[in-house]
Amino acid sequence: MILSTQRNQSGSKRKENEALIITAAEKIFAEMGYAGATMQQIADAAGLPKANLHYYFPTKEILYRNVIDKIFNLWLEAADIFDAAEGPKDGLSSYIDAKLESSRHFPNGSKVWANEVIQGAPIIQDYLESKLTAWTHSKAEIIEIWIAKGLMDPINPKTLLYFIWSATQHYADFQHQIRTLNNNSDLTEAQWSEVKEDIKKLVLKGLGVEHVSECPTISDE
Amino acid sequence: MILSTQRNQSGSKRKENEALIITAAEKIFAEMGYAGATMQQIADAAGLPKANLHYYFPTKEILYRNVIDKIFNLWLEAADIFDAAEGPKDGLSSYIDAKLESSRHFPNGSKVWANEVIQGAPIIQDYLESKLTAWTHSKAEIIEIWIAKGLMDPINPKTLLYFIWSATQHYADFQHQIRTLNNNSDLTEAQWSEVKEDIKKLVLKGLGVEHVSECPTISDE
DNA sequence: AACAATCTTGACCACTTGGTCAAGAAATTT
DNA sequence: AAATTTCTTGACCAAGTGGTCAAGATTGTT
Repeated sequence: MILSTQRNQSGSKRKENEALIITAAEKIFAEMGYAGATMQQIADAAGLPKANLHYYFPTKEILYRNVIDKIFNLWLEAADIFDAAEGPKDGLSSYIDAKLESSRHFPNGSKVWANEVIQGAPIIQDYLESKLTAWTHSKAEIIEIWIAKGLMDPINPKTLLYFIWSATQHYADFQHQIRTLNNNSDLTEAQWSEVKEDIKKLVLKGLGVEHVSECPTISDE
Repeated sequence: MILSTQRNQSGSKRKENEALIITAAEKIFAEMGYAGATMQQIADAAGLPKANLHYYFPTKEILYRNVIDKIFNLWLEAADIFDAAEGPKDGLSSYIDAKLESSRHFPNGSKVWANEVIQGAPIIQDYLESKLTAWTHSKAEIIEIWIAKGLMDPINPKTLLYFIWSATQHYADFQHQIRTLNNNSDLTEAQWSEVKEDIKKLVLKGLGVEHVSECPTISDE
């Protein structure tokens, strides 16, 4: 009792409500886009009066940037797997798994991001130019090394990254279309497993990673 | 002179202006989303006063549906290649080429579609349920046949279609992100070629279509 | 208990938006 | 050339938007 009260002092209620609002905002922004979303809708989704939102987040844009911030950090985390991996088979598999899980369980973040980028990233351009660029280069280097070691076929690393991003994020961003083409039902557990396997199989085999045949390691390049 | 005047009689001016407006609208809807786009912006892009837009398209939603209509018909056309193909190697290659060309030269349509689907297709749900469903099933059948004939590895046909859609449309929808990650430059002719080759190679090899030699060619790029 | 800081909220406002309208300009038809 | 249809456009409006504000409620501190 006392402890929880203690803990509630200065800042705790703020964080609680901020998290509540951000979650609500993420959903509404995903469904309506930035311009289409209204502060009133977000307030309703959060169960708070609109004026209260403006107490915690002075403007719509500031709220939006907070949503993006959360999303982007999750994106970055999903890729730690990548660095820890020994080789492409391990690394790409895990990364595809992680991204698909994220698309399945947290599609809203991906949708907000997609909406924003499609519209030319008017608000998050700085993210693209700083964090995302750095992130991409670091992953590209890893892929280059794998290629150089002959662990996979040569391919432009960025093309490969885009390939994985698009294939996995598609299941979040186009969730509605996929659902419609699946007799208006969400994918079942079994279907998700099948998708995961199919995509991994296709990518790995496509990159010559499954040391299927006998091909000697090509160490050059 | 006379001929052109003659030709301009009844209906021609209407079609001219409708096309002009639709093109402008496609661009603005792609950049701003449905809610974010204003009739005034579209009017400016078309070089017409706003009231004139409402003369040809009574409401914003009707204009939007006309834009979608145009986009969707292009989508359908791109897939005729598919039906004419003899096998997966030919069919998938051509389809990937066509989709990438479309992403390169007409990204706006893809963006409008993506924006709409991400937001749950509030306006074009009927398209998804009728035309797109039928289209998808017919293509899936073709793929099933190819698999049954042993021309390619087994895979869920829809998963493959989503795969191709996502990989190719990504270059339209995420054009801005790709540009940013490419030193703020659009992809060059050479880069586009590389992307095309990489994607086709990955997909075909991933599906076991290229009965390649047994070792990936080292010399090509 | 008194005080201070934080939080809550209905009412309000300036501004933008989709859409209307009526008066007139062009173009077609008779 | 008169009549009729089609097109053009500035001015306007009702509705909805992000954001403000001041009065009060709650909570924490001395």
